[in-house]
Amino acid sequence: MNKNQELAELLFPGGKTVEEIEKQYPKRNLKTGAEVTRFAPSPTGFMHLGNFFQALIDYQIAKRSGGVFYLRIEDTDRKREISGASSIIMSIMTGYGIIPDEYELKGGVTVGDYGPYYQSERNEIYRAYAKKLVAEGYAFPCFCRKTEGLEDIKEKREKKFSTQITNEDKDVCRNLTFEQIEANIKAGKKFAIRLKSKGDGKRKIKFKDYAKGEVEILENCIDAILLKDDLTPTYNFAHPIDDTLMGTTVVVRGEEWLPSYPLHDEIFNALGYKKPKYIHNPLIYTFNEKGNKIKLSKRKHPEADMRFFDKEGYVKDAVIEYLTNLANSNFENWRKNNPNADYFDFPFDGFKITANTPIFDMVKLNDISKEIISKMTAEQCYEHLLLWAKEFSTENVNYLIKEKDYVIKILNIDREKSKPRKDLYKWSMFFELFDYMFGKPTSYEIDDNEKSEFSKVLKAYKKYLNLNDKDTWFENVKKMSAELGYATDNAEFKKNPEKYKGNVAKVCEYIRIAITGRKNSPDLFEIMTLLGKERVLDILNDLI
RNA sequence: GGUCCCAUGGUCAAGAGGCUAAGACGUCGCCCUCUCACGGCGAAAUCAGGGGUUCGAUUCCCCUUGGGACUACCA
Repeated sequence: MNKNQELAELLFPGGKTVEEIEKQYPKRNLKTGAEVTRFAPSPTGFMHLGNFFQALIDYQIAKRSGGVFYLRIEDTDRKREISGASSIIMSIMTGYGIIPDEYELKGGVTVGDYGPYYQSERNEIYRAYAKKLVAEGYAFPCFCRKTEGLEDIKEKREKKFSTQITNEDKDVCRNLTFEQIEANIKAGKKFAIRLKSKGDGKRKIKFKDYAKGEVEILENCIDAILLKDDLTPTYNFAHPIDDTLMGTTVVVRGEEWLPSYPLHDEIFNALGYKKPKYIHNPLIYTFNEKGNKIKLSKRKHPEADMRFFDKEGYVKDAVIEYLTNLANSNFENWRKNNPNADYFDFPFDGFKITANTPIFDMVKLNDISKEIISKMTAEQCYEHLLLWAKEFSTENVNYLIKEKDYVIKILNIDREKSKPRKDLYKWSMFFELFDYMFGKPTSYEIDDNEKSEFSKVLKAYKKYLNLNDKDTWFENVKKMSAELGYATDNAEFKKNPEKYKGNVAKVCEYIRIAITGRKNSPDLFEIMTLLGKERVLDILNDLI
C-alpha cells in the first residue's frame, strides 16, 4: 500500500469499491442511435419554466431516438430542500405528458434499474469514488474553513478580484503531509475532499456543444470541492459519476453550466470515464423596467413557476407548443402543415437548439392557446373549465355544475364552425370575458356626447325587439335604423356618409354596448337569445 | 478583475459568401361582412458599429460596443 492508498483508507475506512459499484450498473442495452437523457432538478419547491423547457428537450431527444428518459432528483443540498418538492415536479411532468421511463417516488415505487434516483441515497457511491481518487493521488482532504452564504462569497470574491489572482492558486491543504492529516483526523476535524487539479490554467481545451458549436475554453486548474465536509457530493462531482453509471448519453443543462465544463472534463478524465454529449440550452429571459434582459425569476415573475399556467388555466398543449417552438423554431411551420397532428409527432431535433437567449412572450403563448381552444367543442371546453375550477376556482364549481347547459351554450357562441371565434385563451378569463351573461353590465363603453343618441336608439329598439330568428331580428334592426336616419346599405353609406347619422353598424354597436357593456363581443343575436327577451328588456329599461 | 456565451424587425426567428433578407406573434391599413369576430390581402419594421479576407459579405476572421452567464463545501 502506498501513501495515497493509506490516506484513502484513513479517510474512508472500508466501504464498497468502485469496481463493485460499476458491476451494479451494467451498460444499457440500446439500439443504435438511441439516446439516454435525464431531467435532474433540485427539489427547491417549484418547477421553473426553464427547467421544464429542459425536461421537454430531454424527453423529445429520448423519445425520438427510441432511448430512455429518466428523472433524477439532485437533493445533495439539504439546506435548500423543500419537502414535497419532488412530488410537485413529478405531478407537473405527468400533467404535461412528459413522463419519465425511470423514476423513484419518495417512499413509494422505483421504476428502473439504475437507481437510486435520489442523489441523497447514493452517498456510498460518491464516497467510493472519492476514496479512489485519493488513492490515486487525484484528490485530497481539505480542513479549511468553508465558504458559506452570499456574504461570505462576496467578501472572498472582492479579495480575489483586487489581488488579481488568476486561476493558478491551488488550495493550501493540497500539500499537507500524511502525518498532518492524520493528526487532524485524530483531533476530530471535519474535512472536505478536493480535486488535486493537474491543470495549469493556461492550456485550452476544445469541445463540441450541440447548442453553441465548437467551444474553446481554458482548462480547469481549481482544486474544486468534490465532497463537502458532511461527505455529500457537490453537483460537480455527482454529475460525472451519476451520468456515467446511469448511462446518460446526452446531458441537457442550462448554459450557466458552460463555464464549469472544464472542471467536469477534468473529473471525467480523472475517473477514466467517457464524457456524454452536451447541450447547453439557453435560459429563458424577460425584460426588466430598464429594458434589459433578465432571467425569469420566481420572485418577480409568476410565469417562472410552472404552476402559474395551471392556476391561470392555460391549456397544457399551448405551453408545450410554445416551448417547442422556442427550441425548434420550425415547429410552427410544421404545425401549419399538420394542424391536427399530435405535437409529439413533430420531428423535434434536440441537436438544433437555438443558441440565442429567448424572451418569454406571453402574447405569443396566448395566441397559440387561442388557436388550440378555438378548435375544441363547447363540451370539451366545459370539461376543461370545470376541471380548472375544481382546483383553482372552487367558488364557481357549484354554479358550473348546476348551470351546465347554459354554460355550454355560452361556450358555444361562435364556436363549432369552420372559422370559430378566438378570444378565449385561458379558463380563468371565462367569467370575466362573458360577465354580461351572468348579470347586467357594470359599466358601458360609451362616450358622453353619444349618450343621448344611445338611449334614443335603445328606446326604438325596445319596440323592434324580436328574437324569433336571426333574419327577422336583423330586418327589424334595419327598419329601425332607417327610421332613425341610419344607412342600411354599406356601399350607399360609404358613397354618401354625410346623408346619414351613421350606418347600421353604429346601431348594432349601441345595442351591443347596452347588452354587454362593450364595443366588442361575440354574435349579438346569439347572446340575446341566450339571455332571453325578458332579461334583454330589463337591461334596456335601465338605460332608457 | 478573469473566463465564457450571445448579437437579423418590438418579440420568436429562417438564411450558412451572390436572395427584392422567409415565416409567425404583435402593430397599422384595406377587403369581406347584418354587428363583434373569424378570414383574406397589404403596409411599416431587422442584418449593432468599425476594420479585414474576398470580385462580392447578414453569412468567415479580428476589434469595439451592447446584453447575459459563471467565478460557493448552491445547483
